Amino acid sequence: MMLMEVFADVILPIPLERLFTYRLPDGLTTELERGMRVAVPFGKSKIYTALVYRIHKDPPVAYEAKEIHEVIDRVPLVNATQIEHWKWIASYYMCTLGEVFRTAVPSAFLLESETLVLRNGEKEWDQESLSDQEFLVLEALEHQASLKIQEVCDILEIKTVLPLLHRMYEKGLIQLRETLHDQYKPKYIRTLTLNPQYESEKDLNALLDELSRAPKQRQVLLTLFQLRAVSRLPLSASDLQKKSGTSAGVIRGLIDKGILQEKKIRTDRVTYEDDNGDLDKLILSDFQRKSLEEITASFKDRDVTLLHGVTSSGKTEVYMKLMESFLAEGKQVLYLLPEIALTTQLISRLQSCFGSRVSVFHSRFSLNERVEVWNNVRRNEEKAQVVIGARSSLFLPFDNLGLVIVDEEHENSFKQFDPAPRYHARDAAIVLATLHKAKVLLGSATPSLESFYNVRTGKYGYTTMEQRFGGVQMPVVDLVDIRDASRRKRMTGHFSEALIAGIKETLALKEQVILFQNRRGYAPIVECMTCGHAPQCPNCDVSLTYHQGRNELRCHYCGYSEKMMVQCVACGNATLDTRGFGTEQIEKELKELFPEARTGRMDLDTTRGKFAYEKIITGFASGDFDILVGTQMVTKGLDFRHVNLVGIMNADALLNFPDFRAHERSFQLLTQVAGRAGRTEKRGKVLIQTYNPQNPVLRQVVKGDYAGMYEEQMSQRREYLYPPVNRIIRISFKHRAYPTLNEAASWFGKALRNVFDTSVLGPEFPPVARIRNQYIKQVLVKIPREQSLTQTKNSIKRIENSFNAISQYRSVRVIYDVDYF
DNA sequence: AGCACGCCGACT
DNA sequence: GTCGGCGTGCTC
Repeated sequence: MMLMEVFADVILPIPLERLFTYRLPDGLTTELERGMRVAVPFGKSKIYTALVYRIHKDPPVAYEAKEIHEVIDRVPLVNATQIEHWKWIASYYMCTLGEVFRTAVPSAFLLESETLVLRNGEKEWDQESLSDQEFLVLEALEHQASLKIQEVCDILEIKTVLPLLHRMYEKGLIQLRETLHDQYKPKYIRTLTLNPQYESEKDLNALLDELSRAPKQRQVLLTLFQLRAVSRLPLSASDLQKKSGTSAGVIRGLIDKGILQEKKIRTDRVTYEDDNGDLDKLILSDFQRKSLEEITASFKDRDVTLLHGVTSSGKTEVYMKLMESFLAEGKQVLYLLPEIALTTQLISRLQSCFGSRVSVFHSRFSLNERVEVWNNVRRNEEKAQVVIGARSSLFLPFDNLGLVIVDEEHENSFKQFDPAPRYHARDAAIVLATLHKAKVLLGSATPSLESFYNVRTGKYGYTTMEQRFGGVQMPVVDLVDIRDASRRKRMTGHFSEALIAGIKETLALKEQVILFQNRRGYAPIVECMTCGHAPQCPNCDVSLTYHQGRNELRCHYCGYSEKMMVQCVACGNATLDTRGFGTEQIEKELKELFPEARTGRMDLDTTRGKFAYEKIITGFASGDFDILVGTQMVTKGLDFRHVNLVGIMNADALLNFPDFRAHERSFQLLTQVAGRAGRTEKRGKVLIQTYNPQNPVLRQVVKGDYAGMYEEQMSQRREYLYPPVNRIIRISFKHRAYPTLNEAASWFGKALRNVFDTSVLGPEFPPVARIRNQYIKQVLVKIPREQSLTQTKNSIKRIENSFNAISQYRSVRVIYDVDYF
């Protein structure tokens, strides 16, 4: 019989359309399956982690397939449903499978090779025949067995060392080796048990007598007995040391004497209380129960249902009851929410219901922690029956998913911006659920037009909760006309009289205030009063934002910063002033207006670091300060019980944002912040400062008129053919050189217009036309509902192929953003 | 994406 | 003269 060679098509984590074919090493054919990782040589020297997609016996015709270097997994890391899901994402969002692979799998699973430089043992060399650089490398290898490429660069103080190393390799001076390093390190704990030979009472007493001259060691043993009486769990060495108040040395002594035995146990970093939770504590109100029944009924003939419940109506309790019924059927549940709303508050609520069945998947988790959650989900373990996490948790290896909850469904942070895949987690979750034959519940107080449209067209089921939980009233929302006030010089800084009075009143009642300003820093523009010059970012087309705290100017796009100047760099006059305002300035004005009040600030600048965000939230919740100033962050589902006043410093900045979703977003943002007010018996108050009190969106916010907002916005979307009426694909072009970008973008625009005619908008510069020294232009393609999305994308890809055939344009980056947000 | 190869300007 | 800039082509 002829020996059949076997091949595997694999997905590489790179932005290339096609799969790559490798030959299986002999005798591996039965052990390799789709979804397993393999290490493969790629290009000249690199070794990559690839994922097996297909195993077959068709030798490639045009080339000789390389051999798989190593099989990494013994069980598939990724299941068939996931691969199906990835294929949908890649095709819908116009990216490659490799790009999906890269974001879907925690990076700890994607080992990459590192080239190590080793000395060539046998080879003798004489200094005369070597260049200085060669000598330096060899000398370094006398002290160190191996060098990394970066280390060689550091030693020689040059950037490109590979050609040199290759020459040295040719001469036989050194060896080069590719090493894969596993980034995941299992965590072990040292546990201690008493040597069984002392277990009998008699021996034990003898032992304690024997130790009478070693009081510390005796103390350790006594502590061990105490702890053993309370819990049967293995006792960790560090616990025993702490509880007995001794040192590591004392315990070492006991181990050396053979009295204690030491064992290493592999453990999870994320620890779980062994607790099944208590769902009985959860009592639904009448209208919560009604909603739950409607959801269950709607799931009979629809896969997706929207729960439209006003802020504080108690959506979470409904989710939890629903989750329980799916868990009871042995199904896994995924609870998706925006990163920022993933707070300890919410996690502990879920844990109190579902106990140790809850796993959390966080971007703030370390590499190792993510690997553990992944493995727990893959093995369908008890502790991963409920997964709560941000958008990327929909890539976990579920195999028995029954329900997906997408909380705060309208949030735009569910859409990934950069890098590809630019997917919308809500929509990708719906597709995932379909693959699992699972149900989806979307929840929001301010649903996206997309979802509400799907309700109206009958695609989604719908249920609503119009009352707040516990009979709490909706806050009173008032508009404060600051156009008039500023004309009559009745403003103190950025505070109207009404807002100042409101804050005073609230503070007097010992209640708390939230002030919302959707801009961080002190002021977005610094301007010279003499010559009008405003400092700009050298890398981006934006003015620098003044940050008073560190007295510097910063670019919010690229992170560039410089010390704040005293004089204008253009004319030399010390007449610098600021325009516009951010959270920092509001906090400063507050301190002047209310010197006795304690203030806090929550924005990107104050929430850096792993626990900073959590610290501000718990601090405010427990009353450590009276007034919280913040950006969007303060709008996300936080439950502060003593907030009675919410102030919006300037609503117009939101409304005037140049985007077709600006009004919808303003309604959502303002309604959400307003919802932070008055979550207990007292009726909360919301003050919205604006130059434009006639604006229909603001009036809709005041009246809580979601339906009105929906109708009005939808009529505009219909008129201008925007989503959800049409689909859109935004194509961005980026290049370092302005003329090249311009030409390339208009070439592409023209080609698109040839095919799609009037449904092409642009190319146009976005509001910030240069970021990190890259010029940007964008084209918008509107796709009518009845037009085939697949065919449209194919035409666009064809145009891109012709585009790439033009050599001047090839270096222009083309970025697709389907359904961009 | 990375990486090599190859061709031009500015410095040890 | 070399280093490093980045344009171009390729990766099973």
